[in-house]
Amino acid sequence: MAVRSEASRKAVLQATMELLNDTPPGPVSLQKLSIEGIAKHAGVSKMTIYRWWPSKTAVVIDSFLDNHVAQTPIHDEGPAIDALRAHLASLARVYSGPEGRLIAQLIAECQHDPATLEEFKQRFWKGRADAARLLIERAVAEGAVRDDIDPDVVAEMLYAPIYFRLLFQTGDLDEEATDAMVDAALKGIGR
Amino acid sequence: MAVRSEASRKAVLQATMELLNDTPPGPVSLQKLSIEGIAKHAGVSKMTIYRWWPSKTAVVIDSFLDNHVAQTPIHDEGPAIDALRAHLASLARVYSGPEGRLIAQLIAECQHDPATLEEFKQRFWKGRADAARLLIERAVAEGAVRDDIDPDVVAEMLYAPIYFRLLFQTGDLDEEATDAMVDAALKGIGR
Amino acid sequence: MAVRSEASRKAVLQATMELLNDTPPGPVSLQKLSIEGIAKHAGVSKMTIYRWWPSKTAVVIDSFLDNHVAQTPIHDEGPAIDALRAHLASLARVYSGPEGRLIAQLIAECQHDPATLEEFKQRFWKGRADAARLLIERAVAEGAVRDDIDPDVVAEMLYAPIYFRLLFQTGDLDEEATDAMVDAALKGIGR
Amino acid sequence: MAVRSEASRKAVLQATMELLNDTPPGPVSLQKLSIEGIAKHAGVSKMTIYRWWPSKTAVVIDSFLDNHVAQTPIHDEGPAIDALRAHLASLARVYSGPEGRLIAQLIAECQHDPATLEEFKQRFWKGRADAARLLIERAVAEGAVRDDIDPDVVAEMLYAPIYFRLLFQTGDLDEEATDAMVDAALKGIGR
DNA sequence: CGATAAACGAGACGGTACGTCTGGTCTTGTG
DNA sequence: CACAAGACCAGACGTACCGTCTCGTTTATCG
Repeated sequence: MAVRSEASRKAVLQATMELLNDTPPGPVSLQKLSIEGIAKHAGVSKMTIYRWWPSKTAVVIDSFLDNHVAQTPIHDEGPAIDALRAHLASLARVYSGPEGRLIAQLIAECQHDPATLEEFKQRFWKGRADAARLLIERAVAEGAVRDDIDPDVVAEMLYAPIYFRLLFQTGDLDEEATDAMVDAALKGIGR
Repeated sequence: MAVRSEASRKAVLQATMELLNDTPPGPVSLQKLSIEGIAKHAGVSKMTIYRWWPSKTAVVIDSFLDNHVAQTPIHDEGPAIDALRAHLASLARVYSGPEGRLIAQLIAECQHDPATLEEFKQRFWKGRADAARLLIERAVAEGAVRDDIDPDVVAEMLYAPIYFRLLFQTGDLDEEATDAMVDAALKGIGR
Repeated sequence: MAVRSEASRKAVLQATMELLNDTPPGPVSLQKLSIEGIAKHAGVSKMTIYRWWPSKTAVVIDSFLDNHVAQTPIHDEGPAIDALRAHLASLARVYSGPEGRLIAQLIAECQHDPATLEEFKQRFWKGRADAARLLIERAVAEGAVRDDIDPDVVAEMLYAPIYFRLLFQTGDLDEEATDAMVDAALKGIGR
Repeated sequence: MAVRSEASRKAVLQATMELLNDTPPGPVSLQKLSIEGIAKHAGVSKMTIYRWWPSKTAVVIDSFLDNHVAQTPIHDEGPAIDALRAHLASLARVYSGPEGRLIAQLIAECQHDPATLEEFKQRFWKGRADAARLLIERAVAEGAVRDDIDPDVVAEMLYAPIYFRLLFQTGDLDEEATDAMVDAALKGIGR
């Protein structure tokens, strides 16, 4: 008996979002977000957070990711290639704003904790990877994409440059950029 | 007068490397490396470190990056495409070991400090990007690569998937993988 | 309307005694005894303890004191002075063991809660003080003790040094010591 | 090098005194005094306190005891017995106020830490015990006190009742009371 | 050759946050 | 409806580092 308090859970998730969104001056910073701060802002005991989440990053994932994934859906209408283009463009749009910095920092946090990386991939990546694979297979069926390349490699070719730019900030992230990437990937760089 | 002590500088860099390499049990962790720890291990005052480096990450970059870049050189013999393949393969080899984890964590650290990211890009990325651009231009001249695609986009297509796998750990990083990526990029995924 | 559970009450008292007696290595420690621990060991809810006892110390008093008082009875046979000597010696014997440390810590706990001190005095001190007063009055009647001193002062002169040594650990607590104290008190220190 | 900051030391000691004296509503409470609280009130880092004092009690002893000992000096003029009476009366006076409660709680704290008890005895007890012994020996020489009783036992007879009343609160602590104790001790209770 | 000024080791300092713990209250469901 | 179970808020614990700041003490030019 004695059961998890839904009120506390929500207070924590909401406080986390608020701290991430409202607090600047500087841009969002996952690093200066502290469990102590979340607890205080949420009016919740630290113990309650430690009891239910293994790490600060886990709290952020819970607070943020589902919401984020919903913001960049993969639609299924029209030619598969167009759906892919649209999805990549929506990713680029979101990633070029403050949410992009947050995602980047989330990926950063995962680099020193394999368990968190795993959860991140499950929550953030898996659903989209599956959808993308279906889309790619449909693109193959539609005759837009070659059938002699591993769909995972195809997905990587399309998505990797976006995360590359997100993390290294080596170029703009907008629809123009993603379209150029898709064009190049489609026709190939070889002669 | 009084001039920077070379002995201290070396002691710091070496202590950093030792702490990064020797201390596990667990894998390398940039996160639990502390300036306090480096100072103690190097027999150096904290002030000395703060005087000469702006951040822990800067110390690590100094300790490690040149050495690393030297380990994955870009050679210039033979067909440009083969040189690129070789370089990508050598990157993959190094990144699949503990040094890869360290690079990943270095990239992670850069996500909450633009200045450090800039330095990282200068020291880590720039030389190679320039070399890669030359190589790509040579590949174009050799007729192996199309001339109607921005060489920077070409570079991104070739390199991004490697960092993607390094950071997300979604697949092996070996010569087989990089070759498959290059093949796909060359011939394109479109039909 | 539902009545206090005798089973719970006993379980609490017994668990308390067991924790106080069994748990060392170190000597008995009232301080590391916690209500949480008692509840767990007794298979009882914390609430049940809080409902029926005002403090940890109260539980200990209930668990322990009657038992202890019974261990150091005041007998009434023979000359009153001899009965007093015997009682003081029995106190010294008990107080030089682990039970003595526990009593000392109980006295300590009482120093930040007047209500508990009051209860402690009622349960621990009152009966004995009354008996001692009777004995002293008998000793006066027997001609062994002067009749021009307040019996409470006499009692204090005899008992205080024992508690002094118990708390300050400034000397042995044995029959020899108590006898010397009684001798000195009887004949006086003045010339 | 790097030397202890006298300012911090004083800030800690003074903050401790202030918290002990000023803050109630309730009476002084050593128990709810926390190192965290002292640090905050003193504008000092917790580490600074942990660096220089082994425990909360040690801070209190440092803050308070010397001052207290100075308040209840043993003077050396006139007949030794009168000096003893005066000292006991001054103890009684101080102990019947809030400082008495604090001393009582300090004694209480010592009951679960032998090392602290030892320090307490050194700082609080030793000087006075030595002085009292000299006084008693002078009283013997002056012919006021018998020479066939161990001076330590004499000291105990005189001091123990005061601490007894301090801790058990079984009677007033004033000059009248201490005089009565001394009278009784001098002439003895035996007939 | 000193003088002198910077760089140095040592480490104390005010802070922030960590992750753990306990105390006392509140909540939920069972017997 | 008293109880067990245990979640909850509160906040202290002791630790680890942070980045800043003296301290004396080298050291290496330069007057």
